[in-house]
Amino acid sequence: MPAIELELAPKTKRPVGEPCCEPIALPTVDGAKAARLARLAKVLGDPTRLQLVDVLRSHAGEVCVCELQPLFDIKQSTLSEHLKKLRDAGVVGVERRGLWAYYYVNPESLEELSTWLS
Amino acid sequence: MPAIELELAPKTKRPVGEPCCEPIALPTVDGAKAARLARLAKVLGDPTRLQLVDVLRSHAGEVCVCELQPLFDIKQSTLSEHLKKLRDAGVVGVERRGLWAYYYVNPESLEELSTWLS
DNA sequence: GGGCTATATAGGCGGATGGCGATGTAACCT
DNA sequence: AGGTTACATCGCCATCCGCCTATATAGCCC
Repeated sequence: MPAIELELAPKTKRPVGEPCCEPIALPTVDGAKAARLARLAKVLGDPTRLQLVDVLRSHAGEVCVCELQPLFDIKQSTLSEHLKKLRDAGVVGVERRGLWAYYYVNPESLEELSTWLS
Repeated sequence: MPAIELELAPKTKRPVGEPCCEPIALPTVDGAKAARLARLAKVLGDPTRLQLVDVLRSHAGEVCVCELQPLFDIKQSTLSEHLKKLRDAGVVGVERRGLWAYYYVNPESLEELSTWLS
């Protein structure tokens, strides 16, 4: 991931013989930010995880894993791994109470991506 | 991807002996929409592609591939494959003029995801 | 402690993904 | 036609991903 720091070359092209275009580009996003945004997009890039985030988000409070489980026809371990990925990316948090784990969305975690997209 | 169509169960849990919770859930996003959104997020889930979209977007018009190439230290074939994925997802379009290919972003393609995120 | 429950982790497997070099295609020029 | 350029596609390889089964962890109840 190179830093992008220049201005894009003009669109009028040189004749074929000459070197195509020495590039000059402009960034709104440097490498580090692109990496953060892509990491977030990647974790949302699975339908099950996206729907998990959606359910958690539309449900204002916390949701027990045992309530999430029946919404998806995947095994419990698979669901747990999806939740782990979301946790690792900071998209969701957990609170354990007794036997149960309650998940919730960290809304700030989605902000940077949401802002960049719009 | 099962359809999610019910209401989430109340958060007060049953005593341990009983079956955990018969689930009732609520969707803002059905399976098909989740699949579309996830597909889009997935294609943005690579730092190079995300930065490509960013450069194309911040550049109002069309950008020649030869101008994109030097911004990334990847081989030409790799860049071409990234652009293909973006094309296949409908995120970008191309127009060929002579030897050159000019890429541009389809802003509508990002709308659904952007809306869902915010 | 022993048995049961809810969730997490480990290990394995097949398929997808990202990178590369090599080759293909098509436009341009002489 | 032959040579050159810009871009796309192919074939390969190493890694990653999502899924599973099996097992571990930890809280509750007797």
